[in-house]
Amino acid sequence: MLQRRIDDHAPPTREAMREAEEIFYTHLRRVGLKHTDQRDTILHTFLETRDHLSTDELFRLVRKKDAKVGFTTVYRTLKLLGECGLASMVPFPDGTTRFEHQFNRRSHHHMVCTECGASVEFFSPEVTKIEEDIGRKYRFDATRHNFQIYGLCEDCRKRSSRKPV
Amino acid sequence: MLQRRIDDHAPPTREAMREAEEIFYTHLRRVGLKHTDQRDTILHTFLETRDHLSTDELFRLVRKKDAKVGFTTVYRTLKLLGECGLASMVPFPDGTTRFEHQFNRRSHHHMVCTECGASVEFFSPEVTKIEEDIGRKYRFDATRHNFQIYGLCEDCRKRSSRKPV
DNA sequence: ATGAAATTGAAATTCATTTTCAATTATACG
DNA sequence: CGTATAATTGAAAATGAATTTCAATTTCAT
Repeated sequence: MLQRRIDDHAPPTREAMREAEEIFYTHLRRVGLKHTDQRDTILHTFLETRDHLSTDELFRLVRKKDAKVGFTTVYRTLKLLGECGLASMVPFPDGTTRFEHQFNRRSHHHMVCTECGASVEFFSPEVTKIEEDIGRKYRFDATRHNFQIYGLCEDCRKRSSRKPV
Repeated sequence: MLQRRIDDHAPPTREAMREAEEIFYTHLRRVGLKHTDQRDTILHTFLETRDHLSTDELFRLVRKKDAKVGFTTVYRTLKLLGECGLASMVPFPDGTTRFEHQFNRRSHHHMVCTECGASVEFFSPEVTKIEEDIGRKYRFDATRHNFQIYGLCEDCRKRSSRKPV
């Protein structure tokens, strides 16, 4: 699906990058895994993006830096990034799983156009509060959430009113 | 994934059933589709459940009523149910898409245990308000949303504290 | 340096979802 | 009540994302 972003964000600062590396390598050490060039390249490529990437999209970006890295390695590294909290999976309505940065990022959510796939990010501190409240209520140790709003964006609404169903 | 339900709900009343049928058949007529026994059976089977069903799970239930109904027909009918608002798709973290009743149902959300897959339903009117607000703000015609909270349920928390990582 | 253990990536596999197509069935109309 | 037309059905095939396999390669502690 087309992935047009309506808003965008500043790239991560130098030190945010450094801190993310720290987290990743610490995680690797803890679970007894090794430090490799591929993992480096993938981490950096991931950090440099601001989009919601599918494994395949990240793979393509990684390829530009190092054509020898395989899809499988990207897939597995993305999993590692998830484990240490740097990335989180977002199941999209088109059935694909996408990943996004979790580190140093305000809790944010997405509004997705069901017609053209355009997405807007929005911030809603209330949602974090709801997560805490509900977790407490049902005695869950709530760690994350997933919130998407679907609808028609302005452009598609105009377009569809021209040629109505 | 295991799908234990923590809470459950009353089955639909006779008239709620009737009303749902009405909605379905009206939709069929409107888009020029025909009324068939299979679609009947699938609609009824779906309405009688309260769980989050995958296409395959519904298919198995339908089979018990009429062994001649094929998977494809269930799949397609579920799509139709979605179109007329009787069912909605919920992408689950295990990668499968599940369907749930939308008719006569308070807007509700799910808290899912990442360890055992247990799910609790909860109600949060604030979420609906957020949907409206954000829609207005970004000029989207917001039609639905998707909200899940992930975490560890009480049982799994106890279990994991016994054998720590 | 060396060797045990982890990593890599191409290819194969899995599995849910979706499409295809020929036979069947529903419905509108004469 | 036929009959024509268009939709439906379901088995099977296709698709496509996610995951696993495995032999060759690389990392890293010693």
